Amino acid sequence: MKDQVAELLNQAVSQLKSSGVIPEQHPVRIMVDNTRDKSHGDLASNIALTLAKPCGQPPRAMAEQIIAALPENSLISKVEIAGPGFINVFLAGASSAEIVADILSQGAAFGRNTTGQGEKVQVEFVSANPTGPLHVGHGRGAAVGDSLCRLLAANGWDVTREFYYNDAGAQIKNLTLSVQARAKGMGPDDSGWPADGYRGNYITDVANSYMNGDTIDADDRHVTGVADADNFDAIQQFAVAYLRREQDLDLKAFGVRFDVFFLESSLYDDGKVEATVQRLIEQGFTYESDDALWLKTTEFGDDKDRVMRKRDGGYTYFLPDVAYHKDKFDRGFKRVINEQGADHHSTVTRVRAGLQALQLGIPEGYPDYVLHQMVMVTKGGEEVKISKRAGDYVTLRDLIDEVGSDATRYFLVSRRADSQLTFDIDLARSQSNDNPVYYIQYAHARVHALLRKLEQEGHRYDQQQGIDALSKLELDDERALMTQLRRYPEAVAHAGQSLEPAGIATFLKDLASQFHAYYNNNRMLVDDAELRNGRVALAVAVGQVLANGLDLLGVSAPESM
RNA sequence: GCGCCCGUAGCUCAACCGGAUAGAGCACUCGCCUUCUAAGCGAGUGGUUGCAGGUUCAAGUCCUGCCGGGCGUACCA
Repeated sequence: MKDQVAELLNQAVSQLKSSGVIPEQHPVRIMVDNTRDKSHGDLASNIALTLAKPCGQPPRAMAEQIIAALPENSLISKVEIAGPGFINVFLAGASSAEIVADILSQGAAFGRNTTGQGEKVQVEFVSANPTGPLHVGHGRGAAVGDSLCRLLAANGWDVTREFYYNDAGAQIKNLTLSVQARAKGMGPDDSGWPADGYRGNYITDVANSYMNGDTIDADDRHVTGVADADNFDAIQQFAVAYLRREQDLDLKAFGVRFDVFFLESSLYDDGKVEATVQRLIEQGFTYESDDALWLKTTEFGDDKDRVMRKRDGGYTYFLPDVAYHKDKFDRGFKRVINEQGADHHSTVTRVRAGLQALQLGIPEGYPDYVLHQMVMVTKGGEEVKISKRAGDYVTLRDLIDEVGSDATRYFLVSRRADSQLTFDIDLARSQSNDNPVYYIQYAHARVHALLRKLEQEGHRYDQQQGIDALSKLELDDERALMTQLRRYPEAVAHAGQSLEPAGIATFLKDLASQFHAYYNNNRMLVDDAELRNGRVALAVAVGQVLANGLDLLGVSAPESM
């Protein structure tokens, strides 16, 4: 709709160019916005304001000429000049109602677009190391990352979901030592306990399972415990598999899946880490100092150079990170988005600098990042501490068990990633209209309740008659709903482009709110069959859009509650 | 100290990448209510968009400097 109006304006501008009102060479960017105030019509353009100066005319005079040059079109019922020179467009009732027919015919496909043109994009998210259960921060990463994937797919991208983890580094060694200590019956306070060992109770569970000879089936590995407390390698294999399986179960409970699990260790096994070091040395961006090998990241915007190879000969984490992202590029991903906690934001400059130093033609801004800020959890008005110390550790599983997957998802994704988030457990649990998840799901369920009620009352829903009657729906509530429905594809496009799934949550809350208001103020199941079918058709369209939007958030759309 | 993110109603958040009189929900105040499933519905009060400058027809939005909060600032990831 916006595009069509923009095209009409474009034609008017062309005509004014050929008649000399607008300088032929002047570049014109047509912008059509939704209006905030309905007295300003449905759509508005600032075109006259931007053209006033280059054309040497007052904005309102400019607007008059544009309107005069505007081709006739049945979409539009009225055009006005307002304020300093805005051109306000009022859509004809019929064209506004058209959206409902579109929704009903397109169903689940409504709102999707082909912007991505089927190009590959890889989204890396969660990427938790298998050293413990997923916590709320990972949950935010999972909710945002998964929704991002759904959103990109809805915008026509071919999405690959990837989970990267380290199964062999210093932290894994630490994990293995901790499990081994537990397997030998030690506790964190015993003298033989490893220096920075993991103290959580879950370590004991891992050790017991290992000593029981359990078989572990994680998504990407399968291991049986050999029950030998002295076999370090076996314990490591088992512990990693055990914790990976726990994470898989958490992610399944959350409805999040991955296409690829990528091991940091594979980068060493395949020689990719070594090849990356060699390449960096060859390109002349390294130097030795203090028995370590440094990369001149300062040449690419970092505020200090970084160590790649430590004095002890091992590599710092960021080198495999560079090798990993080179590998992504080599796999054909021209676009890569990393969803991570903001506590890792210092890696952004480093990884990008390393990729530039390779001099392989990888674009400067590669990869993209979506960084989410910290999550604070509250219950009973009090902050629940997220600490790794055993006892008061808020795991993702705890949250899902307590408030359900839908509410957890919604709350974690409904705020922009770059602002801090307060997760109110009491609110997420509550089954009232204060709870936005409940409120939106209930709007969807209400549509289906309506259809059931309709049958109970002995009516039959005649969709075609409903569609034909749509132009007769002229109540303010009805027009407002149609306007909101028309904006859904824009919301999908905008959220996809800005990588902000939170926009969908906001949209849905507004739509649900308008639908509830409409439902409360007006009777749907009236005797007049034409009007009844028209209203039900509108309601069904609302239900469809609610379902489509909820799906983008990974939240279910129940038909009854 | 330096870098990144954030600062909008008492609270939780919007505001379609520069547009018109900054919008919702909760809370508060006042009405209505026994209704297709919901103790619900409607209306109202509430703002110098952290502060100070700048850019322009137009700034919550862009630039500069402060103030406040968060996260980083490892030869940890």
